Amino acid sequence: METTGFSSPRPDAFPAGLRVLVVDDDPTWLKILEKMLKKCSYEVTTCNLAREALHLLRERKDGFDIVISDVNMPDMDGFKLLEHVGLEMDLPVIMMSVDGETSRVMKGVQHGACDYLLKPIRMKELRNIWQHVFRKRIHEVRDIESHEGLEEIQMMRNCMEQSDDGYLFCGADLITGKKRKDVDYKQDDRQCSDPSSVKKARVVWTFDLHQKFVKAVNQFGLDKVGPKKILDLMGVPWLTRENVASHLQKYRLYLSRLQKGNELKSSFGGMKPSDFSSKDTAGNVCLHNSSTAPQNNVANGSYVVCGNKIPIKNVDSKICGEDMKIASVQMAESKEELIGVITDPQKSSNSGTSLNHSFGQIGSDVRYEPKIPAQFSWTEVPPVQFKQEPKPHFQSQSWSAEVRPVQFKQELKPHFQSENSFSHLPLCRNHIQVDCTEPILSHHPIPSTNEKDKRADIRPNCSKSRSKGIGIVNPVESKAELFSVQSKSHLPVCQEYEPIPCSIWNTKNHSLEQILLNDIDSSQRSLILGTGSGFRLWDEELQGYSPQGDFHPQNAGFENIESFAYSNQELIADIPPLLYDSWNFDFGNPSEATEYPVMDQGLFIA
DNA sequence: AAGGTAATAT
DNA sequence: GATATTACCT
Repeated sequence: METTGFSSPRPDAFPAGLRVLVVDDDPTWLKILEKMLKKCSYEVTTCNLAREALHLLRERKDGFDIVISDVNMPDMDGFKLLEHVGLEMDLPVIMMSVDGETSRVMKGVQHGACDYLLKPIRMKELRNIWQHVFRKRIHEVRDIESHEGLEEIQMMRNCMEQSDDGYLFCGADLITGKKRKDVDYKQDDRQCSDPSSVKKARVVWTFDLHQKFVKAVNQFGLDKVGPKKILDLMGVPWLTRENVASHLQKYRLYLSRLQKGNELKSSFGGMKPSDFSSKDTAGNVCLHNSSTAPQNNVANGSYVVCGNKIPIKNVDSKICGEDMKIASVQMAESKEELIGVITDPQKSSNSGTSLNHSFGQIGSDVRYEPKIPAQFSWTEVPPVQFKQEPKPHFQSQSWSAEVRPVQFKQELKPHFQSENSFSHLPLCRNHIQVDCTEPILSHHPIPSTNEKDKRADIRPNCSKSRSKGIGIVNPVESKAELFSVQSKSHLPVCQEYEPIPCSIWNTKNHSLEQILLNDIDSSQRSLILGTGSGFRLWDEELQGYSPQGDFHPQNAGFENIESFAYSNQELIADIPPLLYDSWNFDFGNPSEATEYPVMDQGLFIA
């Protein structure tokens, strides 16, 4: 669908590259706006005179997508400019001024302003200005495909709003709507003919969203909390109480199952702590390996959506959905198995207990507490999120969740679709970091010698090459740097910020549950393998791509993470001290498997 | 109106 | 078969 494409130089990067003309007589504001807009990865042209702006606009017809103009300008009234632009170029114009006097705003709107912003203007407002461009395009083709455009804009808005960074990384499919037509053709036929019958958006509970949810729940306590409270606390505007209620229901159900599972296990004799523990160098019994395991599974698996069997080209949303479910289900099961192991209910019911403790704490005292404390808090922040956190943390600003109108099921899915068995993170750059760090974190502690052979058998599907650019991540300057740090040094081929694939567990063949129940040793091996497998891919690829050919996988995690961390102060600043400490701590113990808290991945889809 | 639960849809 | 949505009851 051509409807959305403004003439961005990079149509795949919508709305990056939106060409904005800013008109303001105040150079300071001009500068500020320019900076902000550029941060949105828009292409900015500034102009301090209205006449000059008009001149520019006339000169470069079709050279801009949108105009932002101050109202008060000495040489020409902003409204006048607005009029001219509206008449001559038919570009969306956003007016702005310091005062928000209703009459002025009204005047602006009456003159055809598509928006009226009050100074100081916030990033949030600027991020979304693309919508005006988009809307205009939609109106242009409305006669033909009205509803589609509206839905898409809604979708895009959702996408946008959920990204605090404000970049849209939905990939070309979203813009073109191509996939959607292909895949949801039937539904279109059935329902889309009547725009009013647009089905309610379906919330996909992503990690971030779930994270928010859990935080909210924990503030009240599981038993006292209600959907409304959670909703309010979460502060996700588009989320409805029903959504939350539904999720809460699922969450509670999950916890009760968890409880049951633990009961069952304890009555069966369960798994002894020693089954899971391994000794670290100091001779302390540690959870490390065992806890690493689920995490890896979890971490990697959480991003697994489509199985390996679905070529991306003709992904079937249904199948994909199923696979996603399977994946998350199995992960949930795995977690069930493991939660009892690494969670110390006593502790976790007190906030602030880190799961990153050695087994010494739990040790032989580990109780497979059949009762899960009301405030059962495997996701308790921040300590418990410790290893979990790097993922959401770096992405927390990006995609919290998606709302996808049913008809669009497919388009948004591409985020989660992979044509091979690798997890393919949503195509936003933030995830890249996640994706890269995750396997690395878990990997680095493990000696590489035995790994290769071990890895080989656990990774049945990982030898395939990554899927190529289902949607290309916007290489948005600032934060993309995070990734480019490593991509430059190790992944010249991955310029497009393609997510490094985490290999995943083939959840079907290697259900953690099975592994853990049947053969703990092999589970540990598998875990390691699981971790390593993700890595192996790296390894393979990196070695393949590395011009120097001297890439050392076992160091990569470190290097990358370090460079990643240190190369971005902003990001570091974002990390709660506690977390960051833990993080560092981890680095300080390269020989130990990183410990991850178990977290339910079945409750969110990533 | 809001929460909980269960049926239904996906 | 699991989960999201919806309907319905409290």
